[in-house]
Order: sequence, then C-alpha cells, then structure tokens
Amino acid sequence: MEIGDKYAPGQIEGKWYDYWLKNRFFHSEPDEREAYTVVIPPPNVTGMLHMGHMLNNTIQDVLVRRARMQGKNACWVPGTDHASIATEAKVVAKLKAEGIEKSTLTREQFLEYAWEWKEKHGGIILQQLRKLGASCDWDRTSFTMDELRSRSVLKVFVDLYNKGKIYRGVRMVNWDPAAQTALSDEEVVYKESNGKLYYLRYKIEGEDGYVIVATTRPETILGDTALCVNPNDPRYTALEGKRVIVPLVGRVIPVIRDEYVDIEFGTGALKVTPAHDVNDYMLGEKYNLEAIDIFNDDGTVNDKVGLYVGMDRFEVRKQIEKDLDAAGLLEKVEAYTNKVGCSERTGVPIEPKLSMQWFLKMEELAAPAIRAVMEDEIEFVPAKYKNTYRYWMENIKDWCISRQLWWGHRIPAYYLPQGGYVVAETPEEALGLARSKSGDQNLTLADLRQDEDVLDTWFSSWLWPISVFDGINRPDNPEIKYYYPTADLVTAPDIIFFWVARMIMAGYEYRGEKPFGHVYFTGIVRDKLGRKMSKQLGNSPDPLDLIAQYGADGVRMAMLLCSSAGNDLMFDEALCEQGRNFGNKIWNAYRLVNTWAVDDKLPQSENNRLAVAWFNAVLDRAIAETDEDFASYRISEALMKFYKLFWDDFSGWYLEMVKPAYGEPIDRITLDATKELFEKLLKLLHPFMPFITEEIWHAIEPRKEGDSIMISAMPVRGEVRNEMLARFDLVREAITGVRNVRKQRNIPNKESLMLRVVADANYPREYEPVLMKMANLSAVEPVHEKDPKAAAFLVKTTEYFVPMDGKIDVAAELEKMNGELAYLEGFLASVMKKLGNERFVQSAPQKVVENERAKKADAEAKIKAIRERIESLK
RNA sequence: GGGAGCUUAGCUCAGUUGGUUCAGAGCGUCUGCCUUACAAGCAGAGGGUCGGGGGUUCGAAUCCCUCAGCUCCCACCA
Repeated sequence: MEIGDKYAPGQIEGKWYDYWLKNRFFHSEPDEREAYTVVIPPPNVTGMLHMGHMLNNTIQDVLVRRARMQGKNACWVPGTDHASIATEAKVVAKLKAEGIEKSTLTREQFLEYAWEWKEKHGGIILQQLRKLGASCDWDRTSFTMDELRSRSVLKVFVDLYNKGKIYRGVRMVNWDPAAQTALSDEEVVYKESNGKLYYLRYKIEGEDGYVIVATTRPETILGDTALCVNPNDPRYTALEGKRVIVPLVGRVIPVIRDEYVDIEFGTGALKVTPAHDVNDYMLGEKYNLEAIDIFNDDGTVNDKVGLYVGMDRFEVRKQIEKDLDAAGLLEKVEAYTNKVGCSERTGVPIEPKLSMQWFLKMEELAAPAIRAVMEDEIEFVPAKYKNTYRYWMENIKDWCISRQLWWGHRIPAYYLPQGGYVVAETPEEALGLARSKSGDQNLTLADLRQDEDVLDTWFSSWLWPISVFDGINRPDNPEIKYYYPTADLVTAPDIIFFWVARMIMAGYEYRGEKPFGHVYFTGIVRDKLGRKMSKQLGNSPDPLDLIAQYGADGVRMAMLLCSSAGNDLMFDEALCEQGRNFGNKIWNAYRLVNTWAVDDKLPQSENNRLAVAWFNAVLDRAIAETDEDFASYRISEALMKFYKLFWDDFSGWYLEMVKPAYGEPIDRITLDATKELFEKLLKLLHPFMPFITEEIWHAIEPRKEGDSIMISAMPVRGEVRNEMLARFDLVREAITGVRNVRKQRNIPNKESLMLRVVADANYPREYEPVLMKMANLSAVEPVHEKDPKAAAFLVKTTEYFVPMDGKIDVAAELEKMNGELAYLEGFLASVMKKLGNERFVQSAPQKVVENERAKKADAEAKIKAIRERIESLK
C-alpha cells in the first residue's frame, strides 16, 4: 500500500474505523480464551461528548485494545443512561419552548415526547465515541431503559421488596421544588450562600417581654410549632413552661428545652419547624410536635396558614422581612454566609420536606462491599479512595429511590381499591397478588392503580455490569458466566457513591461476586489555568474540533500524556500538537524505510548487525518496563516510554545507524529486521494510537483482506540485556562527544574526522563501526599517548582525541579541565568521607558500599586522566 | 466541624523498600543548522536549597514533628 508524503490523520481515520466495523473486530462472543470485560460508564442519553468523556474512553480503549492484542477475548460494552431527572428536565424545557406545559400533558403523552427526543438525540454521544476510535462492541449497545434492562430493574425491585429491604414510608427527604421530586442525599450539593441572619421577636404569652430568635429562613415561621432553648442556658431559665407567640402568625407555641441547641449561636434560642428542617423534624419527633407543611411542591406557600398564599418561598422571605419590621417584630438583620443544600441537577435550594417515598435499606448490602474493597478484592487505583469509600459505606443511610418524575422505571407497586398495595414485576402478577391479598377474585387490572413514581436513575445503573449481560433476568446464561466479573472499571471519582459503591453492592447481592477487579479513577479535566472545564466558562474545547484538527490519535495521546490516575489534569491544547507531531514522526520514519532499495546479494555489515542486536535489546527492556507500568496502571508513563523508544532510540539512533548512504542499497537481512522492529513498535503503540499504527502496518507489508494490527499479537518481552545496553551507552556518549567537538568548532557534519582513543576497558571496541558511521569518522586510531594538540573528551575513563593540528585554544581547554578537576575532586572527597565513616561501612548494605568504592575508583581514574591531560597541555 | 491529598526546573508531572543510574522526564526556552524521512525536524545547551523550619539516621525529595499555601471529599448547626 502506498502512503502519502504528508501525514494527514483526517484522511485515514474514517477508513480504518469502517474497516474494523466491517470486519467485526470489536465484537466479542464467549469462547475458550480468557475474557477481558469492560463496561462503559454509560453517558447520559442527553449528553454530548466532552473532555471528561474523551479522557475516560481513551483510557478504556487503551486497556481494551491492549488486552485484545494480548490474546484475551476483549469485550467493551457501550451504552447510555436514561438519566431520569436530567432528561426529563431537558424534555420539559424543550416542550416549554414550544409552548407546551408539562402539566397539560398526560403521562403517556409526555413519555411519547420523551422517547421521541431520546430517539433523536440519544445516539449522538455514541456516534462521537467512534470518532475517538473506541473499540466498543456496538452490537451490545445497551440502554438503561431498554427492554432487558427495564425488566432487570423491576425484577430487582420486587426481589428487594420481598426480602424486606425496600420499604415505603413518610420521611424527611430532599425536595427539589424546581424538578418537583425527591432526591437522594448524594444528589444534594452544598453551596456557600450570602444570606442574612434575621433576629425575630417572639412575644412571651401573657407577658410583655419577648424572646429573640435568629434564623436564616424567616418565611418558615409559618410552620413553627415550638421554640427551643438549651436547658443549660442561664438566660432562659425563666422561660421554662411558658409559651411564646409566633410573629405575624399569632400561633402560640411551647418552649421546649433540649441540649441540641447551641448556646453560642445567635441568641441561643431556636425556632422549631418540624416540617421544613431535618433537625427540627427530629426535635418534633422527640417532643411530639405538630409538623405543619407550609409549602406546595413547587416551593410556593400553601393555604394552611392563610398568609402569603401562593407566593414563592424566596418572595415570602423578602416580604416577611418588611412585614416583621413594620410590626416591630424584627430586632435586626445581619449579613450571614452559610451553606445551602442545592439540587445537583436544577441548582435550586433543596426544601427539606416530609413525604411518602420508597427507600432501600443499605446496611446489609454494604457489608460485603466494604470488605471487598478494604481487602483489595476490588482494587482502587489510586488507593486513596479506599478511605473515602469506607467512611461513606460505614455511615450509609437508607437510599431514597423514588422520584416524582415520569421518565424512568415506574415503580411496580399497585394500590388496591380497598387500600394496601402489592409489588410485582408485571400488572398481571400484581393482579394475582391483589386478588389473593384482598380475597376479591373480581378485581380487574382497571381496579389497580400503579404507583405514579419512577425509580432513581442509579437504581438501574447500579446493575449495569450485570444487566448488560442480562444476568438479572437469566442468572445462568452463558454470557454473564463468561464475561462477569468485568476486569477494569474506568470512571471519575465524583460518582464513587452514586455508582461505584452501589455497583459493588449489587454485584455481591446478585452475583455473589465482585462486579470488577479494578477501579481506575480518572481526574477532573481542567484548563491550563486549573479551572474546571465547564460550559458556563466556555473553556472546554469541543473534542470533535480537536480531533478534526489534530487527529484522534493526537488527541488520545494528549489526554494520556497529562493524566495520572486520580489526579486532576491540566489540559493544554499544545499536548494535542505534541501527539500530532508524534504521528508525523511515525509517518516519516516509515517513509524513510520505504525509500530503501534492497540488494539481496549485499552481506549484512557489522554495523548493521550491531544496530539490530542493540535495538532488540532496547525493545525488550522497554517491553519489560511498560509491562510493569501497565500492571500498576501507570498508563501515561508507559506511553512516554514508547514515545521515547520510537522517537529517540528508533528514529534518532537505530534508523540513523542502518540508514544507507544516499542512493545506496541496504542488505536484505537488515531491511527485514528493520521492518520487523518497526512492526513491533507499531503494535506496542497501537492501543494508544490505533489509526496511524493500522495505516503504517498495512503499508509496511502486504496484508490479506481482513487482517489488522488490532487483532495481531502484542510483542512479549525477551531477556533484558543490561550489559549490552550499557556498552552501547558508552559509544553513544563517544558519538555525542565528537558532535560536541564539531559544534564547538563549527566543523560541518559532512566533513569526516579522525578520532584517536586511549582504549581501556571502557572503550566499546565492538561498536567501533557504529562510532565511525554515526560520528562520521574516517578512522579510529588507538593511541597510548595523550594528544595535547587535539580536542579531547572523556567517556567514563576512556579518553578520546580529535586531532586539530594544534588549532585549539589551550587556555580555554585548561580552564575547562581545571573546572572538571575541581568538580571531580570535590566528588571524590565526598565519597572518601563516606567510605571513611565506619558506621556507614558497617550499616549500609554491601551493595551500596561496593558502589561507593566503584565510584571512588572511577573518580580517581578520571582525575588521573585529567591531570595528565593538563600536564600535556602545559 | 471532621477526613484525605498536594507543594520537585518557566509549565505539566515521575520519583515504588531511605542508599547504584537521585535530583529526573516531556513540553517550553536558548544556540547552531532548511544535512534528500520528518522545521510537525536535526545537533547541542542552560535551568531546581525537592514549600519553610526542626528532628530521626552513617545517609532524607523519600520517615517523624511543626508552620505556611493550595485542592478535594464528607457533615443536620438554625
């Protein structure tokens, strides 16, 4: 296959993705091989690809492609999440823009709009992932609300209900007045809010005095049913047994005493509103106080009290301040900053509210999940998240799983006309249960009323690693048995509680086994100023634009270069450029090899033989090191090693070593070896840069239709030959030494030089052909005498001289030598000091001491050589 | 209020059991080069009291204490 002169990622990427799809390389079926399974963290069905997805999915693809090439049966399952509240909000907003209010629609009508919207926009993000090169098994694309997943959810709900883990009850929940639904504790985020602290006067019943109460929410006085002081507060001992009058409302409420009240805060007196504050609710329970719910579901005031009816809670706050003031019941107002719980989705402040909801008991589910992570049965990378996880799990509260929404899995509870309810997977089963429960065999489906609520989105995604293989509905099916547990989960730490923890619980509850072996937590993608990327700031580049500009391979490299597990990463577009440049480097290396004409009769030169042997050794070392990196998920380090392997060792040294002179042919053995080495490099790089490696792999050798680098075997490590590599480093330094001489004296590279060497054991004689070629030498002459008229340099203890016919600056040379001498003497002194320290010699490991002795000998030899050199110059 | 983490070159970060190769990498910067693979390049160079202070040790970027700064998570203080 011919390739172009210019690297143009845009022209090759689509082609290869289609090729992979056509050949079904991404598809997996159970077989005899070891399974390597990854389930995608399903993006919201409403979502658009952002930089976080890019990072996350690049890492997954690297792991999956590598596993596949290592001979595992790799299966990466893609899909989307119905994202109940987020999607519903979007559909509501869209309808509103079209002049349709949700409240005017029936449930069925609304869902029709929602599904229509999902069909239209739901696939976008998965299409975008293809541009990145993601090797997902698209045939397995799942959706948390598709048929199988929905059945799984209902089955699990019924099962947990029957086990007594799901219950229904009136509790204080986090109410989102904008979305008009309950939320779980995890969906509440606390934000700093610049508010006010209002000091209100509560008149004491039958007296002239009043008690001053500080509150941030004066509007809630409508629901006050007590005033509470600390029994240890001397200021209020006189209040015992008395009652006070709620300002404006006129309600007479008791004064109760409880140590919960903080004497230091405000005036030490607390108004108690059991219906609208979690703590007040607890006080209410304790002292049997009435809970007066004063709000409608949308956060407006209801008609229970008859004041401010229909006004929004924040309007009331403004108005009530004026009214209190006018009535002389407002002592003062202070500026006050506090934390306000807000809905993660809609951003509006949460209204704690008493309501009837469904809950899942968590404590028993958590126990095996805690153990699994703490004992590293499931390994967190980085491990620091284990603590976070444990703390949360050990203090876990029951999960409010019902949502007052329409988009989602409707709770399979059915209410009987005569009261009570039954829980069943289907209406038909529910009817059966209802008949036996009520004893009324004439009940029909029409008599049953299904619960109006849907389930929390996470109640479906917590089953994801199981449900994508239908392991809930058919627990013994061959797929779940083969693919489960999955290997690695790659996700962001912000959903550790929402998702990761719950998947682990579901895994043990429904499979008796962990859902995944490792959890790799990525960081948050920030811009180069350290700001979180967000739509509002407009500092997030469009991933597709980046791909168009730098190629998917380039962007993938950029994501990986700046990301170590669990740490936030500062994304800089310059990294994409670096990635693109690397692609260009690979492209041009191929173009070079491609120009070589082969002469079958030409024997392999010693130089070429050495080069091939050396690069094989370098390759083996790199494979060994990167295997370690991968084992500990240091993916960016592995990439950097491959980057340097290809750029420096292969392109900068190996290719330059074997490169024939212009117009000259290359021998067959070296050419074949070069191609083989090139191919190995491409394979090693393929998980990172799938497109360019496929392109070059096809160019380098003719391939059969249906062949692909992505299904080829990953090179495995050989024996690491450190001695050989060390010897080569000596010649490399000698070559650099000659280049420095050229540089300092402006000698063109084309002009060949003669080199003299005082060859000792550190002279890599076997690499002499390499030295001659790479330094462009006409000859290397062994000498025993120093050459004071030559430019000289030292590699370890070996002295090299480039004859200069006396054209050297003796004074400058002397200065340089004296400088080096001073440094070495200082160095030697420090080594001697160490060795002279008996305690060091006694306590340090033998190896370390020996090393110090070697350093001493080395330094002494060098010093001797330099002294002699200085003498000869004089 | 509790907990976790971070601070190493101009920038982004490695640094695994305290000791070979411990002061590193990439990018950027500077100096030469348009040398028939690549200027998206080649050949070189400079650059850091490892946040401050103290301690343990023969030896500390690494372990301990302390101070400062930053980040994140959790939490019912009106």
